[in-house]
Amino acid sequence: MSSARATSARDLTRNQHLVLGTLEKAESPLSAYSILDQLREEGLRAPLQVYRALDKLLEMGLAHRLESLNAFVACAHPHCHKSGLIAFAICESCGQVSEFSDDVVRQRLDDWAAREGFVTKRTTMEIRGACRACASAA
Amino acid sequence: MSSARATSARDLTRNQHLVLGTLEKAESPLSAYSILDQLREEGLRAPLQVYRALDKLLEMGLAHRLESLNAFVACAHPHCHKSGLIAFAICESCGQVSEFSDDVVRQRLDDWAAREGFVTKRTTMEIRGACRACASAA
DNA sequence: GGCATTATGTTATGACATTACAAGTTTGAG
DNA sequence: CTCAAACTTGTAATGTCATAACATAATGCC
Repeated sequence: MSSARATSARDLTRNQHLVLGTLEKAESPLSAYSILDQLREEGLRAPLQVYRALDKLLEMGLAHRLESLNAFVACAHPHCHKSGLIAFAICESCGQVSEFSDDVVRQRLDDWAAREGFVTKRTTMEIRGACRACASAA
Repeated sequence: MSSARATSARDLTRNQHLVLGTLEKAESPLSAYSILDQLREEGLRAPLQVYRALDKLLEMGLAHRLESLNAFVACAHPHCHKSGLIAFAICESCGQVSEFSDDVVRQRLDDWAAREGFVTKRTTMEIRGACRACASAA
């Protein structure tokens, strides 16, 4: 069932499947520990079980880490792996996260890196604020 | 000497001054705890003393937090507060951090936010990789 | 089978950050 | 001046996030 080199959602280990499922059901980012809490009845007991699953999911692009929250979300577009640069808009009021990408931004950062001789491995971009609904409610 | 409403580097409390000085002397980002360690002889004893100072320094724009490292740096351009969006390029090999800003990127993100009705409070942008020196050495 | 690789489980520990409380200092209104 | 409000500081305890180290089992390959 599960291979040693899973590369798609259909080929996940049990723990990876459980963790991804939890993220997908959630409406906001989840910390590793809250994922763990939700999976105790499934037999998970230690943080490392969650962190290991998350590592693989991040690697496969099925989940993302939000650095400014120390939390994780399922990828909103798990099918199209098009973008090497994903931006997140995080509503600090309701917790919702929007995922988007912008080729112009990516290009500008690539240009900067090229000028500086910087070899980019990974870019994180997180906008914190209030989504439309929460901003108009306030 | 220190007022209740410090707004510039010349008007810092003792702890703020010590913390900022430590960051300025450092060649790489420092965690709050390593700042604390360096300031034990100056009488600092608890993490909170450092975190409180850092909060103020961040507020004043004299220091920045690197979310992907859980660490802090002194602002490289403490004089010109021009940019509302600062990007960081972090070399994972030598630890050096370059601070830059790009008006086109800022504009694109502002446009996105305007379209979505998202009210931006704070944006973090961090590029991880290898600086020119380390990339060519590798 | 025998070996390498990968996944899993468990305990303990390390690293980062905040809560809650107590006490001293500065500021300014009256 | 004097009091009270606002702010800063110190300290201990705790909470939250993440990994190291070790043991075991499953899997793929020759």
